[in-house]
Amino acid sequence: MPADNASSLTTRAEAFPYGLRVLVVDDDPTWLKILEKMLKKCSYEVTTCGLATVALHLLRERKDKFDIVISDVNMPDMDGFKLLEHVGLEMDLPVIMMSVDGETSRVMKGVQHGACDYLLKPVRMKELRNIWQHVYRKKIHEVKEIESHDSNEDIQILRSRYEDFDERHGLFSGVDSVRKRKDVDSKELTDQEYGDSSAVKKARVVWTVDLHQKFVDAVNQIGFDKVGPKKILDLMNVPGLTRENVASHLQKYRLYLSRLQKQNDVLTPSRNVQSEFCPKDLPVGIGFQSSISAPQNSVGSRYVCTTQKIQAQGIFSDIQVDDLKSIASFQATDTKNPLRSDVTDPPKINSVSQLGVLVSFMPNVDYKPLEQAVSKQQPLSSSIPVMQVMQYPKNNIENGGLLQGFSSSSQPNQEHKLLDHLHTAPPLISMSCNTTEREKVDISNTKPVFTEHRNNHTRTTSPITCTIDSVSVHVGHGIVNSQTFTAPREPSGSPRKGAFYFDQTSNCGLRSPSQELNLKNGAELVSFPEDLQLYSLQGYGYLENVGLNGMEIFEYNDSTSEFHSNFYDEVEFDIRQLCDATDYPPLDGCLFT
DNA sequence: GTGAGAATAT
DNA sequence: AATATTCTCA
Repeated sequence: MPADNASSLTTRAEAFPYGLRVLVVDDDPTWLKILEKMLKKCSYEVTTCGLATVALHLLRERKDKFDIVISDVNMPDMDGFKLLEHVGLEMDLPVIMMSVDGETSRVMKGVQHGACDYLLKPVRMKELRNIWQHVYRKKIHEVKEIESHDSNEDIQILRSRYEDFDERHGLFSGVDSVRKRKDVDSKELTDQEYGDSSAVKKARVVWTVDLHQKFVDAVNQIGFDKVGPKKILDLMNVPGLTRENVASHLQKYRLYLSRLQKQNDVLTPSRNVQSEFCPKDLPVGIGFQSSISAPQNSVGSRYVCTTQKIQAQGIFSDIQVDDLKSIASFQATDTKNPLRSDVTDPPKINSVSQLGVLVSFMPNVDYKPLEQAVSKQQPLSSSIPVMQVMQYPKNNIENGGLLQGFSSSSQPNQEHKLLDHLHTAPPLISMSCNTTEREKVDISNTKPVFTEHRNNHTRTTSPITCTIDSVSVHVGHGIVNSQTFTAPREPSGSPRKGAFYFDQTSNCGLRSPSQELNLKNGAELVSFPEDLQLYSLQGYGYLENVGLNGMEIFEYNDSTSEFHSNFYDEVEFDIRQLCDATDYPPLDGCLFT
């Protein structure tokens, strides 16, 4: 609707392909110049006149020569209102009055004398830009008059016709109407006649999830390095949307991405030097953070999950290791480079990389005090729920990293549909862990996870192995809202299945072993929910089938821990969408925060 | 009053 | 097209 409105407002050229012919009347030569310049900028044909009498003469001489008259109220030779009357009577041309003072009575007088608008000096460009509508309306009015034989010149009726016209043509949206009122009020010109058209304004574009999705799709399709507002606009193919709209959004989008980049750089500054890192030698922590929508409540409790060895095997697409926000380090065993030819600087995936994972907990996670668990680090007998983490691709031009909308579904046994450009492939991490009996998790339930991208491009993947020695989990205590966490059921009827979307801005960096130890203080055992699906909206990376062996989760309270993440505030859940694999993860609310 | 988001200007 | 600035609204 807003889009349509916007487009309607930019069709002056269609209504007046020849250009509007404007007669400007003002005794002030300076103003004449200024107005002339502004009007010409609007592509109008401008005639200036310093005297009202002369203007009247001009008009009488050739009344077909002008479409509209703009006149100052205060003219030395003739009262502006008098001129207004004459013009209205003799030529029936729309007249816009203007003056430096906006005294209500004066404005009223102008309107009563037939002025179609009343502008205050200094006149703004945008006010002039839309004066053509007066002419347009007038024409419509005339047509109506002929049809209805209504010769009543009462301005109220005139106005109602304008409105009628506006409604039918969608020139003014509700928003504009409201704004119009507001403006009038603010100027103490409560008379509704005033500002009838001066408030015409471009409707603001609201970037809804859908719209943004289109935007992202377009960006991905074009390629992040080659993207431009115009191309995006073309691809989006949204009526009414302008290049400027897209440019503005793109600007914001880029800002957002760069902000994330910075955050990551700060949080994981050393990740670039991890290439020599050997997983076995260096215990890594995977930080999990409950990203509930009630961050304020989630003070404190943390759960650390320690595991002797977490084996992560998966498919690693052309992930820029550096881009992963992460917390876990893993080693890629296969370094096949499936990248597109346009990739100039293939990521070194073969080296050890970090993988950031932020996990939201399931609702029904049972947090039981489990002091004994602290000392016990027994291998878990069951396998774990599958977790998927989808990350929102970050801005990474060098890698040809494309931003891509994505949809993901964990549908076991489904044919593996590979993602298109590797770079753009939504990173997906599925983890399967063994849990203790205590956790009562059905291990045998581990399922392969598949990601399906909307695009049908093929994607090459490289298996990765990752060894994780410990996993830490941060869980907001007591804020776990069962409702929020209620997992949607898969159409297939599979048991609990939860999915979370969030915008990861992680900052869980690699921790030293010692740090890790600090986290293992007090504790409660946490069980992982089954089939936990997680969607993160950021970063590249595709890791699949991460197996966690012998994992135990402990709770610890350490307010000084470095696990704080603003992630907290950015999470957004939308269970409804989880039920439909074809839906996109909700992006609004976590887009540019 | 302030900040985010969008429009507009450069 | 990119970036800076301004505007608008919650």
